[in-house]
This record gives sequence, C-alpha cells and structure tokens, in this order.
Amino acid sequence: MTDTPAAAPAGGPRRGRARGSYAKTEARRQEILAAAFEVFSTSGYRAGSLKDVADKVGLTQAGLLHHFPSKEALLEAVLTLRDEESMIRLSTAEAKGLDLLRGLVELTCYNTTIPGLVSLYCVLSAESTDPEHPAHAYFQRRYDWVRGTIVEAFTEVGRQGHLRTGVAPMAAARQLIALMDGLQVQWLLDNASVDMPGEVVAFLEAITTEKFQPASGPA
Amino acid sequence: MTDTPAAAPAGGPRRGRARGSYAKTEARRQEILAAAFEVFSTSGYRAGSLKDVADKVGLTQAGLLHHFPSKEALLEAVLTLRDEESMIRLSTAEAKGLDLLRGLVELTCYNTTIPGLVSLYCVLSAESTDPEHPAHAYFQRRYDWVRGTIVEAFTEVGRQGHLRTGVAPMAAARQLIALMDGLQVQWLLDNASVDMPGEVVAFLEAITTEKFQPASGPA
DNA sequence: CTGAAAACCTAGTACCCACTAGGTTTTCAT
DNA sequence: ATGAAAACCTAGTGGGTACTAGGTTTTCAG
Repeated sequence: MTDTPAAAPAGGPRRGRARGSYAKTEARRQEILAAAFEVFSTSGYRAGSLKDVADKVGLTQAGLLHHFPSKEALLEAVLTLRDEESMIRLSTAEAKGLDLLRGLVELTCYNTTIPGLVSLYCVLSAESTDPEHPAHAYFQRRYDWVRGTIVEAFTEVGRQGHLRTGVAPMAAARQLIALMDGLQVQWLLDNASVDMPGEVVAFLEAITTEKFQPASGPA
Repeated sequence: MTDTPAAAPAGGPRRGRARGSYAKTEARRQEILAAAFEVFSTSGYRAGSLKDVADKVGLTQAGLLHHFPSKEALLEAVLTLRDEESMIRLSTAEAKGLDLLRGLVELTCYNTTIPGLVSLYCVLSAESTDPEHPAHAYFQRRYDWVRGTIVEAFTEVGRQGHLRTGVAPMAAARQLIALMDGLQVQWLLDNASVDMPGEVVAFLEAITTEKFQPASGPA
C-alpha cells in the first residue's frame, strides 16, 4: 500500500523527485488511472482487462504494469484517488449536521453529471460483496465511515429538534445511504426518468422538518 | 426465447414428452440452473464461467451447452426461473394496496434467508447497467414492471387516506425500490449489522399512517 | 556528456474463455 | 430388440487473461 513513486520529500524547490520518477511520470499515472476508472466503471473489476486500460492510454500491458505492479494495485489506486476527490467535493471535514445533509444533496446533483463514477461504485460495490473480492475490505471500511459520518449528522439534526418524531439517526443514515445507492442503479438504467436529487430531497424532507431544495428545482 | 424442451403438450398421462427430452432431462436442467445461479450470484455474468457451472453439476462444458445453447441463454433461463419463483412467493397477482406493501416486507424477510439470490440481483443489476450487457433490457423491463406495481399500491393506499401528506405515489415507489436495493448491498457486505426488514418497515411507517411490523420483531 | 535508472517494448508463459465438430453412450417408443 | 434421437464426451479452435524475462529507448543528475 501507498507504494506510489512521485511524492517529493519537499526539500528545496529544485530538489524534487527524490531519485525516483521522471518529469512526466505523474501525468502518465493520472492518464492510466483515468483509463482504468473508465474500464472498471463499465465492465467491473473482474471483467475489465489490463489490455483495455493499456490501449486507452497507448501503452502495452507490460508498460502499464511498470507503473502499477498488478491489476489489484491499479484498482486500489483508482478507488483511493476517487475517494480523495469526492471528499474534497463534499468538504466533509467541515460540514456537520444539516450542512452535511445538504452537501449530500449537492453530491447527488454532481453525480448526475458523472455517470462513469456512479457506475464504478455501483458495479464495484455489488461485485465486492463477495468476501474474496480484492475490494471487499475497502467497501466495508467505506460504508462504515460514510454511515458513521451521516449518523453523526442526523444526531446533530435531532439535537436541534429538526428530526421528525420516531426517526432514529442510525436507521435514517442506513436508509439514506441505501436510497442513494439504489437510486443510482435505476438512474443508470434510465437516466431520463429518474430525478436522483429530487428523490433524495423528498426523503430528507419526509424524515426531517427542514427544506432541502437546492438552487434550481427539477424540470 | 422460450425454446426450452420438456413442457409436455399434456395429451394423455402416458403421452408426455412430445418426441423431445428424456425422463431425467428436466431434473438436469434444474441442476444446471441451480449451479448457474450460484456462479452468476458470486461472480456476476461476465466473470462467471461455463466451466464453473459445468463442474458444479459434473458435466463438461460441451455437455452443458447441449442443454443451453449459449452462456447468454443460460443467464436468461436463470433470470426467468427466479422471477417466476418470486412471483409465486409474493402472490402478486392478488395482493393490492396495503397487502402488496406488506407482501414486500415479507419478501424482504424471506430474502434474508437466501443471500445467493440477493447477490445475483445485486451484482447482475449493477452489471446490466451497461447497455451492451445481455441482461440490460431484462432489468429495464423488470424495474418498469415492479415500479408500476408498487405505484399502483401506493395510489390505492393514498385513496384510502393512509398516505402521509406530501407523499407522491411515484416518488414513494421509486424510493422504496431504491431503499430495498441499497439495503441489500449493505446487508451482503455485513449481514449481521443490517436489519433489512426493519429498515423497510421504518420507511413504510414514515410515509404512511399504517403499521407494518411483521410477525416477530427484530432482535 | 555520460551513465545509471526510469520508461517502455517485444515476446513469451501458462492458463482460462465461449463455443464447435464429430464421435460414443444412453434412453426409450415402437 | 432395435434404431433413432437425446445426452454427453473428447479434442479442438481462436481468442483473451494476468503477468514475466529480458532487452531497447528515454530521461536527466552529476
């Protein structure tokens, strides 16, 4: 894990790349990750092939494996990269309570613009349900973390009296996550007829006493 | 489609098997379908192999392909078989309104006893999100049908005044389906910590004015 | 400019894939 | 009992898989 090259030790400005990769290496890695992301998104991990990825970036399979030692390592790199990106998007570090929930609605809106990423997580999370799958532990950890974060948010919302009676934060969190996941499958099958953010807002407004409508309403 | 042998034309009791298969053929087909179901459940369609299926029933790949002309045909047979079974379980034909919703809770209870089937639909529905997937059309049709059925139920429930204000049947149906699908992923990742029927009941009681607790409460 | 490592390639390994051709064995209606 | 078809097999085809060994080209610090 975390055996990536690059990542200069930050000595002087001219000191970079501590006897490691070359100037364009990091860019190549990013290209590869983008391609791997695309492939795993549409075919899943097991059915997606290194050749598909290599072709997309104009490399041979062997050339690809010079950057990532194995298919599994490539998957892990894709997952952690995307997690970092979405964490930045959600600005989770700061948002709490209602703000976090509103952030999730926004996230859902954003998701409608990136079917590829949505597909990646749908296919991979289902696939990784098998304990033998290399991403099994990753998704267990991920769900634990996400659920924990959302439970906290609902607890906070409840403390402020914005939760409808009879709604338990734990159950609400699980349901919200399940709803968002499930909506994605329906949306991927038929983008046009599913208003993901709309449904999430409807759910949140059904279990809280707050409004969640984002900037512009649905068509 | 529906090119299965067996299925006697029902003439006399001794007349069966109209110049088609032998006595044990149907049993073999069932064996094969059970094995294919297991394989596709854990590995998905694309990564699951005919060899895996053939080995499970003690056949060669060629022997298997004598019963089902292609991998795709095998998948279709597995899907339609399981659909028939779950339709019988739900006794959908009769149940309407509240009864249908209660039937869904029961279905969810039943699902907790068959992780294999749950896994099949999770993995396959995610995979089939790709328009190129052989089960793509199947799942589009399936979701349309299920949603239609549930919309009807919520509409009926609303007519009887058991729907909370502001709840639209269409949105409720979509959310219910998404919830059930999403819960399955979480449950498959960690059976012990997710009470699927409990969450479904909680959701239904949040958007209706009825009680849905089944026979025995959760632990 | 040089030389050492990074980047990348060709070629190959050993294996798995869905599917086919054509033969052998088993079933069973006549 | 027999013969024709169903059931099943062996042996392949042409293709794909992840990954490796070992060489060539490119980069770039000293």
